[in-house]
Amino acid sequence: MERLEVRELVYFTAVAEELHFGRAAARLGMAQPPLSRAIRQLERRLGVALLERGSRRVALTEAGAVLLRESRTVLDAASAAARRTRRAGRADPRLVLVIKPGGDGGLLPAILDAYQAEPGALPVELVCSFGEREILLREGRADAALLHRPHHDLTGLDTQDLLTETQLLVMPSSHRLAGRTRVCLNDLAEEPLPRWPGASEGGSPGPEVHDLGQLLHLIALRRMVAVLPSSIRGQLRDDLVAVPVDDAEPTTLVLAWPERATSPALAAFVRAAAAVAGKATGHGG
Amino acid sequence: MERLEVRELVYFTAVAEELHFGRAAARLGMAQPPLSRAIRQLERRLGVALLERGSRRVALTEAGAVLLRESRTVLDAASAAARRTRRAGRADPRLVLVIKPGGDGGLLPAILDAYQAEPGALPVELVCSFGEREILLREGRADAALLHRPHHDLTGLDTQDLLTETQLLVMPSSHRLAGRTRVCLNDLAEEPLPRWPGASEGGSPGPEVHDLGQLLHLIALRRMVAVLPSSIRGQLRDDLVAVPVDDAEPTTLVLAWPERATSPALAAFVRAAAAVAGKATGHGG
DNA sequence: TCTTTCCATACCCGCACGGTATCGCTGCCT
DNA sequence: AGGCAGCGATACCGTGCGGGTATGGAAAGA
Repeated sequence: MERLEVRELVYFTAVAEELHFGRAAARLGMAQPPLSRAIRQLERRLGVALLERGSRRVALTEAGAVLLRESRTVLDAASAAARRTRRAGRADPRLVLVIKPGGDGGLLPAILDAYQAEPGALPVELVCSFGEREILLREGRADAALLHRPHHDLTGLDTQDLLTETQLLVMPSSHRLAGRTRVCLNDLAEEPLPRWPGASEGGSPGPEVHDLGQLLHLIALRRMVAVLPSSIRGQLRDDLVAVPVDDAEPTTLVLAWPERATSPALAAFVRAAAAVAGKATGHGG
Repeated sequence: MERLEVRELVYFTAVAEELHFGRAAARLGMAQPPLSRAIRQLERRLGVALLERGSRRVALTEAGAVLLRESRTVLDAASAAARRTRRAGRADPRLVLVIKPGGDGGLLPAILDAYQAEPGALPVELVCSFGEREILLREGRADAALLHRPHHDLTGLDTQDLLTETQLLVMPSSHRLAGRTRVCLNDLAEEPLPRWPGASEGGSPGPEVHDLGQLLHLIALRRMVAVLPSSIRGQLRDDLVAVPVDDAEPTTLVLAWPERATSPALAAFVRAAAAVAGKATGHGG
């Protein structure tokens, strides 16, 4: 069985993305001929044509498209492997948890307390990040993350549900909907909604938002409104009001971590979080 | 950013599994010194100790254990990439579906018919296999599989639920429990259950079973009994009887495929299967 | 202390990867 | 139509690195 090398996949990915050997070679910091040769060699070893070379343009074959996608997962896995190994080897072991400030549903202090009570608990390093938090997990930069379903893509991650919440429309008290006791999504058709960093373009207009304070400030300034989990209630400024959105899908706060993770520290953390969440819902929250 | 090479991961995996440089080198078909050097080099580039070398034994460090696990996922991804690319490049495009004979809940013919009615449907190649069917998906040998939850490990796979069934105890008509109208798991404590190929050792005694006919034959011979989904009813020999197991968890037949698969042919197949399953449950099955 | 075991070091060699120069094809412009 | 420009393929060359052999050195057992 011929073995695929990482170097070849990097080369192929560059060519497949640029669809141009010259530019790809430049991007890789090498000359064009060895790149051409490497790709040809890869095709020979796989016994499959990956690129259609017209004299003026290069196109992916069906197999090439498959390999491009597969290559990305292999390369992602490889760099995640390096990062996770390096982190595991650090002298100061710690658990890196990535959160969105204000996005913890109020459970985080209790979870941290419960975790510290576990035997062999490590110090927890909190990383605050907006958009694309799940990518930090996939890249091996973090051990676990607090995410929201269905908002985030959870494929490739294991999860533990923590808290399911209805959603509220948050707006300035002077807003046309502020008097309502409930709204539905149709009422928001024309409203400017926040654009989270990394979200797909064009979906929602309005300025890009990077943290919760900024978001609430912009809402108070009547630049936008937002639909947020109901645990946001405790953090609202008094010039804002929130009313339930009847037909907005409930959002679930989940603790997520990379599949097949085995660290006992992470397992203990998941246990602690599950216990806290179970207690919270058990009490009727 | 230093890049991890597949060759290095293969080497490291061998050493980490053997915990012995000489044996690992033999397994790799190379001499020991270059292997030692490669591992040292890997450690230098990662800046992390992976192995503790006692003069008489080699042990994994914490970071080494992490890298061993990560390496396996990278190497699996790499060989799956090669296989999927090769399959995508074949001149005769087809969809490879892996099933367990008798394990399709009777839905398969309807699904295949519905799929062939889709535009651009490919020929479907059926592969029959017992134990570890999901591994064929992860290895890139198949496009989709019919699996049972919670029996199979579905991490890393996307799924579509098809059919949820209660489970039956299947036994010879002369069995001591054959007169019962229902049983529970406690009744089976001493019974020999089949050992599926690849299943963990020691859990269930009894001979290893490779296909459904063999299994039913062994049951008729009083060598064992088995707990199977209720759709097995239609395929029982008349010297066997089946009664419901009250406290056996219901089993769900799912269609599974590799995460992030993009083939339109696969998408059409999933659509067809979902439609058939919806119709079946809609009719009250 | 002598032996055995096993990883590390020293040294050498061949090849495969990368660079430079050039060819050849093809579409485009005049 | 002919010349040109863009771009990938081919030819050829040098060198760095991966792999082999021989040997060292530390530790455990007899």
